[in-house]
Amino acid sequence: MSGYILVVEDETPIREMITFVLEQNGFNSVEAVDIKQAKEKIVEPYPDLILLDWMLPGGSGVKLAKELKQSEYSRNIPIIMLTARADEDDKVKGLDAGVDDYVTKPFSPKELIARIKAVIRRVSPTLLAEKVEFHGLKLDPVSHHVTIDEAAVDLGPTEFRLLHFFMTHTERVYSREQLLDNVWGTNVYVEDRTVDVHIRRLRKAISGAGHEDFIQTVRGSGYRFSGKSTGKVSKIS
Amino acid sequence: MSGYILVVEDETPIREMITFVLEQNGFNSVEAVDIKQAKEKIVEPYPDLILLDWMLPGGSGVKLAKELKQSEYSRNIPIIMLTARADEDDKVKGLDAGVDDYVTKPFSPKELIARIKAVIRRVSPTLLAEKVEFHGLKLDPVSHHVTIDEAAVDLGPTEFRLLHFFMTHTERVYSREQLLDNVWGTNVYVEDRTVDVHIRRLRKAISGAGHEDFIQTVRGSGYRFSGKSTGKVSKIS
DNA sequence: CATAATTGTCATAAAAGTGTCATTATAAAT
DNA sequence: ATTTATAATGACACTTTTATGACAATTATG
Repeated sequence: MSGYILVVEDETPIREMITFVLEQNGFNSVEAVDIKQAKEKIVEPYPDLILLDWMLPGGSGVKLAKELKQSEYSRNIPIIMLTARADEDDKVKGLDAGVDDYVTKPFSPKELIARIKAVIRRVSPTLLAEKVEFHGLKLDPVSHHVTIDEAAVDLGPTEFRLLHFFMTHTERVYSREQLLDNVWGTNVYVEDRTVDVHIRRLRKAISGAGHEDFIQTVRGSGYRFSGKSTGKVSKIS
Repeated sequence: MSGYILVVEDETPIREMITFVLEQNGFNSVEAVDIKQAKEKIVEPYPDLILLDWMLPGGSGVKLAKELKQSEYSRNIPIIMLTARADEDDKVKGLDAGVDDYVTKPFSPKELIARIKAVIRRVSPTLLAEKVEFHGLKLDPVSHHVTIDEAAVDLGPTEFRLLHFFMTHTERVYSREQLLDNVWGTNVYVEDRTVDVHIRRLRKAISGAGHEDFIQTVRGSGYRFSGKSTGKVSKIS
């Protein structure tokens, strides 16, 4: 994802935690520890979103938010405020400042990402959907188009998501449980073995030029999406 | 690898943040929100490490730590405490309880992982999902890929674990019993001689460029994984 | 509303991996 | 050089794990 997110937070551990979560979710991030730095780093790269701590040294975060929202240059950058207290009062002030959303500390990665995506989806949905490519296999999240060397591949929704996940998480073994969590969603009561079936469907769908070999079975552990060969011979019926 | 970390933390956002970081770093995690749950989830799977919040509902974390360190069953599980305040007093109490290390909230992913790895490295380095390399032989626990000079090697689960153990414990003789404990797991009723067979299988799998010589037989004692030659001539059929 | 797609589950087949044992090979000791 | 203990090996039965095809239920789609 080419999306740049500016993280303005003075507490280093928290800032690093945030950037870690962001990067794991495909965002790029730029860090700023105070308002001064934030103003510098707003120029290059031009951020697609700003995560702004409520309490900042050298001036409050709201003040900065208000400023950004008033400037022609930065008016369009969505801002999500990070607030320690779930204070109603804060939110009012923030809304006043034209802030787009809030996340209350502490927050889970899921919540943070969900809110960021929600905001981005409103503003520039294309950011969330970067095309992925892997050894001639192309996937476009926007159009839901998948091609192998320009030839269209037909996938069901679940296979599509599974493939998308794999293509963005290669060279790593995932257990069936992890795949269910990541592709089906957390807290889904679906049989582990169901994954096998979808793996087969996906393999069949992308088979042809040997691409089915990308999805590799790691006995006892799960599945892996990899460009490296395994020494085994595949056969899809 | 199968490294399981039990996270005992009542605040859901923080707990999820922790498990997210853990999983992204190749650890599996099990969550517990209070002491009661923690005690239940300590049984299966048997955790390799426990992250324990200082403040917990229904009894303090230190108390649990002390308990765990006193029980024969759980004595060997390393514990890292999560404490909100960098209070010297807390640390003293914790050390008293036999805790292995501390992480002060809020913490960065880097710090958390670093401390976890430091502790695990002391106890069972095999759990660390780090790539290992030994004279052209490479093993990646995350992807489960094993290669000899870039050529893929196909291993069964047990051979994989055995090789991983050897590669993280080189230049030292292990008895069959020790190997069973470390690779198969404690309390396994398996014939000693079974190790021989797996040794052969592993040797065969990594043979080719003389790599089978890494696994050396020490008559009367067991086996050793070593880069130094023995002067003997190997022959794998 | 009818038809087509998609999905989750099963039952069954097919693989792959495992532990033992009997036999042969080796090394150490007498 | 024998004897004796220990290890290597191949075979094999058995277990565990995966692949697959079929099916019913559910959800889109026209």
